[in-house]
Amino acid sequence: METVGQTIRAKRESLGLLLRQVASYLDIDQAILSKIERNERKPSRDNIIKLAEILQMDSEDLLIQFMSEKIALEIANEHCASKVLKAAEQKVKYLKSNLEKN
Amino acid sequence: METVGQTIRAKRESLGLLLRQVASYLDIDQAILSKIERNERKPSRDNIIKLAEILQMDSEDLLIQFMSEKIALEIANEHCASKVLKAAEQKVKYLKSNLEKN
DNA sequence: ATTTTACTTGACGGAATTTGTCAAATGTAA
DNA sequence: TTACATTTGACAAATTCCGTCAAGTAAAAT
Repeated sequence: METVGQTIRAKRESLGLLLRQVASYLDIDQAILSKIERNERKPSRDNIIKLAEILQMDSEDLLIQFMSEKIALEIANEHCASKVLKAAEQKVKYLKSNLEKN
Repeated sequence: METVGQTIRAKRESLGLLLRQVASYLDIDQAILSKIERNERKPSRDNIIKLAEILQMDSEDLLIQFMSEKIALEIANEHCASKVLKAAEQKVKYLKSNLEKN
């Protein structure tokens, strides 16, 4: 299973883009992008959006990959991880149904 | 749907315990416990464990409630929240199957 | 062989967030 | 009023996050 970093690097290389080029588009130092691609730093939401643009990817897909990875790493070491996710699903439903009302 | 804070407060009051008493058991200032119960501060993992002890609750249940609440609040405002949770489930499975191997 | 190019690494500093302490303010019941 | 429980906000210390920069590595080009 590919990490967000791996996905980004693969796409960037397949397009023949340099770290420097992509980084300047994101308006960050290439060192940071290098670290993002190797999962040493986490991209900001804005980074993800811009990355999707320049790498010609669907930004929602990339966001989903990014957020789900974050959550998975947070709880993977819990033996009750899947219970947590199921409970989270219920809560999300509940929260959303409330947002509609207000 | 009850928040962790509400659950804690309800249980504490039903046992007739004071903030001061529970807080000292957790080894934190009562002001912090007050805030935890009103969802102004987040309990640490250790807080949760000790709370379950003194409030005679199942610590796993409380941890699940705590973690799922945290995740739900993180993503509830995303329209793709449920996709994120589904993807997270896959990743957790993948990560766990790798932990077994090593 | 040395120069150029792409990328990596780690030290550093500032901003923002977190975590806890404390005392004053508020509320409430005796 | 007094006493007691809780709340609130100011504050400081500790930690985390975010980015810059320059030196280091590695590989290709000249």
